[in-house]
Amino acid sequence: MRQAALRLFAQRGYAAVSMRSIAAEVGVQAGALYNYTPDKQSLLFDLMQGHMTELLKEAQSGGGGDPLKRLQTFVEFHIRFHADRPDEVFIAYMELRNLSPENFAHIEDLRRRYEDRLETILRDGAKQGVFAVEDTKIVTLAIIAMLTGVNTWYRTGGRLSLDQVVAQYWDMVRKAVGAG
Amino acid sequence: MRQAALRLFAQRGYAAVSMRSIAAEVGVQAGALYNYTPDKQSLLFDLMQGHMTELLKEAQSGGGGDPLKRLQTFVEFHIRFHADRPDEVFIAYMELRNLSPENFAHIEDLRRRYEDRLETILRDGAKQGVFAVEDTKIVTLAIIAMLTGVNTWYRTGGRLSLDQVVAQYWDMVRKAVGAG
DNA sequence: TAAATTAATGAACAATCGTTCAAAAGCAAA
DNA sequence: TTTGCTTTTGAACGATTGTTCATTAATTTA
Repeated sequence: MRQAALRLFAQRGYAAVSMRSIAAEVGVQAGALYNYTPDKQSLLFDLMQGHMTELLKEAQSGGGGDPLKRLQTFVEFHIRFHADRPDEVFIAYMELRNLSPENFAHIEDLRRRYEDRLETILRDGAKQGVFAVEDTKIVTLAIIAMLTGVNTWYRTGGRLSLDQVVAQYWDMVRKAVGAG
Repeated sequence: MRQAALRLFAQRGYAAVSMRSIAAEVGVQAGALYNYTPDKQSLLFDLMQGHMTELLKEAQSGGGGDPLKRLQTFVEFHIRFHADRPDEVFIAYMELRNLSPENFAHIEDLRRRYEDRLETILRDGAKQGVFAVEDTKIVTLAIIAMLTGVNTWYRTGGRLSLDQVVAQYWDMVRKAVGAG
């Protein structure tokens, strides 16, 4: 059921998806959904929270090495993680405004914590003189926006393999932070 | 009325905005709106088309000079144009799926033409050996995603002036294309 | 098999949706 | 003031929304 909701939300948008359409996708009547979720809002929130929590958990792993190596690990991880979950990513970016204020604050907190991972790498690298970045906050947001943008065009089986995409983006990021 | 629809669509999303709520914002009854638009869909499409057409028109102007200078002009133009129109930009990126197939195709065509502007600059620069870019298509999309990302956090009166933002992003773009 | 628990149905609810349209109101020209 | 035109109203339409709940069905426990 969460799978069905995920796909429909990503495809048509939260507001445009009815509980009945989710139920139809599952092969069940609308009333039955309420055995598994208290309401539609929780359904959206759970999907987002699950996604962001997994993102944070998986981002934990690649922690070792010098700043340059850590940055490379981050870039590769971000692209691959997001390319693997196009629907979750789409929802996490597009449906924020459909969250209740408390739910929104919680998701935003998770996002900020993820951004902090990258900013820490950049700050460490700047301190060590490996990166030439003036404002780590801006560079953090710029890199994440650039990497997440892959999801708007990348499709499996397209012109480029994911390996090639990763290589190209790493090349750009590396240059952009002045670690040529 | 278009102003009211614009703000509401950006704030709550196309599907979550009723014709009645737009009418209330204008100070009129819902039926009166149909003297100015045939339906809700056209309202969305007109807003998007107007935005994209203006984007293309204004992007026309900064055409002269060598590739590096043209790239700088493009970066500055993109950031300023988008920072000036947060609602339009938001809608143009978020409400594509709420367009009818024909309307969607038309907007996508305009977007592609805008991306072509940047790609032409990059190709020219690569040909002349000024830029070190392997795949101009990817670099185009990466740069645009990065620049458009400014809209997710930039607010007038924030920590940084728009001049500073432009300078920082130009610095990153310049380095990323290998024109250090 | 019988009893108990869990899950799904299908109808019903009040509310809201986009859109239409005859009637009323507003306004300009005569 | 009367005529003609444009704009707005307000009710109505059929459809759809999220959610509830008594009833039925299915499954597990005894």
